[in-house]
Amino acid sequence: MDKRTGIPRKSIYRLSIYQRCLERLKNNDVETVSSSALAKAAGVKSTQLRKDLAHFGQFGIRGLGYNVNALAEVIIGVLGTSSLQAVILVGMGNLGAALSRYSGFGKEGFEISAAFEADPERAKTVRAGVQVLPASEMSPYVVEKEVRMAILAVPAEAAQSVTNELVSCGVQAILNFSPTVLKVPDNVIVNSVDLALELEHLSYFVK
Amino acid sequence: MDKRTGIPRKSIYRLSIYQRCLERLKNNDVETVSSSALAKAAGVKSTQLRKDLAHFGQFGIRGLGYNVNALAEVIIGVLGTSSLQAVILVGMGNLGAALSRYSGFGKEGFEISAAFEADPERAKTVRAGVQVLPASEMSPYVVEKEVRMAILAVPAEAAQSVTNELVSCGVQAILNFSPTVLKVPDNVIVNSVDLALELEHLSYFVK
DNA sequence: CTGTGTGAAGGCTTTCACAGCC
DNA sequence: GGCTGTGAAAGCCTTCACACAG
Repeated sequence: MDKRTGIPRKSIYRLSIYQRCLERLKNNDVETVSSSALAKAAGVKSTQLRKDLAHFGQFGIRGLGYNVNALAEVIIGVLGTSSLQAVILVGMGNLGAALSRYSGFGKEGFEISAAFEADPERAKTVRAGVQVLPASEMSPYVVEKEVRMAILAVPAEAAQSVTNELVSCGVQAILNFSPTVLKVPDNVIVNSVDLALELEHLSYFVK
Repeated sequence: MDKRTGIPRKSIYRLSIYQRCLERLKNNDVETVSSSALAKAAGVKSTQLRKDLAHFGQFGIRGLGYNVNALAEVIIGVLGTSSLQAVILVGMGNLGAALSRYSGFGKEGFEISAAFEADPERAKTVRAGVQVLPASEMSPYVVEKEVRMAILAVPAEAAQSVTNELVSCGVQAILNFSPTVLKVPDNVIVNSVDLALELEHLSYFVK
């Protein structure tokens, strides 16, 4: 659980899932939803959904369910998705370039404001979805724009040093795609997505 | 934990991390490593590492540590990474195309044997790292080659139907990049990586 | 009667503490 | 002395059971 708030990290994570489901309900003009229906859509048990929400207050009407719009507002508020965060992308290899063009971030209200690439040649030629700046401009950019979130898609060898640089400039959250365990201070949060590891993990379950 | 074996899923997951660290030690010609050193490299506590290993037997030498090569062999055996699994990739949008060219899979001993794309135009023009086949050939391919693992990078709307098709052809493990909760039978395992969700999750922790 | 909110129970995982071996 | 292996304890998270509100 999160030391600062006492709320389990997993709960926070599921809130994002609920939010996405609510968005879909909204689009279908559904006004009310029960915890069991929403839970089913999110792939969890209804009691868990109610417990998750209980951390933040009481939002349902007994015998009826939840107001879709109101609940979505609550979750958006909790997650802080309402206040659009600036995000930068570091590393424009295969994966970085794809992420820069990935529309899924935009759908959830995130926008990558700039990308950085150490290799000048690649920076020029890469098919990017955002402006690509040289690595040397990263620190000034982060400081000036007060960037707090970064997506890291650099090679494993470079990951820790880039991380150190980001942290020293004030970045507080890093989504890491490099196959490395990053060391960061306690006040910085890292979320690692290791694609090869996920695949390896799956192979264990295949007979 | 896994119903079939009684071993926690998280332990299995960490084994992959240990394995990667061991690989690095091997390359540096390190012969022996203590649980605390290895645990530190993997970002976990030493007791946890020992508990994880204890599920499979005793591999250490008291007072000394673990033999790097021997332990790596054990883990490879447990994870089943030794027997190279065929993997297919479905969906060649931004993300799919990047994954097809991603070298990280190869490094860990996986090879994507083919990719499938429903849009014939895109199938022709995409810059892919593997052969791209039309979606109609997916089922026959999976059946013929006895494919057991698939990477799913199709739009959310198509994810469930493609999944159903894969499952009915015998696929047992799916690495899902679509922002959807997939419903599958108990004997099929799904590992979902939702990029936008990961980012959203992070934003909660940014002040 | 339906569906939420919640204390209590249960189940998993992690951590501790230390016995045992090199 | 150093480090592994492991029962016991602690900590988390999930699920149950049911009181309570509409």
